[in-house]
Amino acid sequence: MPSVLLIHGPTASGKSALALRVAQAVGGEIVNADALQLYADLRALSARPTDAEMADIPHHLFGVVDGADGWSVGRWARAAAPLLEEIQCRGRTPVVVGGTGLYFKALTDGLADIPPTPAAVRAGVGKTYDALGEARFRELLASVDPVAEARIAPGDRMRLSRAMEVLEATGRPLTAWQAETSPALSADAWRAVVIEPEREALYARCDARFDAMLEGGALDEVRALVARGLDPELPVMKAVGVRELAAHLRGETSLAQAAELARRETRRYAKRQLTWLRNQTPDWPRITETDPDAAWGQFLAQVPALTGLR
RNA sequence: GCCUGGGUAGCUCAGUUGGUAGAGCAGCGGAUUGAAAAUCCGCGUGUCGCUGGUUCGAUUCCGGCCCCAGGCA
Repeated sequence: MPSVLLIHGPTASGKSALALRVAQAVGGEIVNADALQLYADLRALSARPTDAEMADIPHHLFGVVDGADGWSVGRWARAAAPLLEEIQCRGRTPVVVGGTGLYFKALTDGLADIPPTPAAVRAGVGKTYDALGEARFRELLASVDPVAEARIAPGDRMRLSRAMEVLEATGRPLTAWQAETSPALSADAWRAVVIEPEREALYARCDARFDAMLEGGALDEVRALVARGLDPELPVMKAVGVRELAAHLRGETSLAQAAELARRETRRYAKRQLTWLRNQTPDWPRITETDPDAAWGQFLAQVPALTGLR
């Protein structure tokens, strides 16, 4: 049977609970596809499963990266691909679960095989951007990779810089690399479901969950993270709630204000995820229930063939 | 009960010397190929409290009523 199961959904949609049931039912092992649950520094704030929750079923790529290391999609994909193979070799089913759409896309659609770019090149490109400003930087990019320049939206410094960075580091345009992309998993090697709850219900869960995170020690977690004095540009530092709680720890806002802002950011994040799901994975079967039993029921009803279960 | 101020977008408000209205925040839609919990683009969503009157035309002017805040009793 062993095909790879993908469970994708917005934050607070009940993915972890469903993944656990699925893994138990099919003899699976859970693989994290969430950009922030990777980091050891964030447990409560990234809603990473607890040791107790991970006790019965093998879990992979949860909390295994130090916050000082910023992982990228490519880094994740290079870790995940052999892992999926290894799990299947053991006769078990990988259950990939997470909220990071791009990670799933790397699996199903592939990621261009671009070598890592040196940090110095990236820093240099950043300086160039600052020196030239967007308009002139775009002209420069257009002269070397017009395809990339044309399709990057106004103001999107990150993508403009990335395109230039790849060209400088590899001597080939980003779009040339991307044109050669092939999927990591063949089309018949995976089956996917999306949890897409009704919006109001999802937002209510986002709000409730942030409060639960606070009770679960999120504030201490952020205190410890801030004490490390890491580069604010690192992914860990950009997790929803870090900035807000750090501001509170500095005495700039009340805890109530920080929590309100963080809840709002969580809802916005969930909204962006819903947009992704709606438009990037329209063909993946939907689960709309967030309650574990109901979600499991829907999973069985909608995708029995996918697991071989009845 | 009387006086004054105010009722305009989800919220806080601006505005129309009469031609059915616009800011901020919130919200919504979209993009997404190594920072993706990132980054970026787009969009006012409205019985202008209700009801009569004047007017070609009323959210705007006039009357009545309702509600809120403050003051006087």
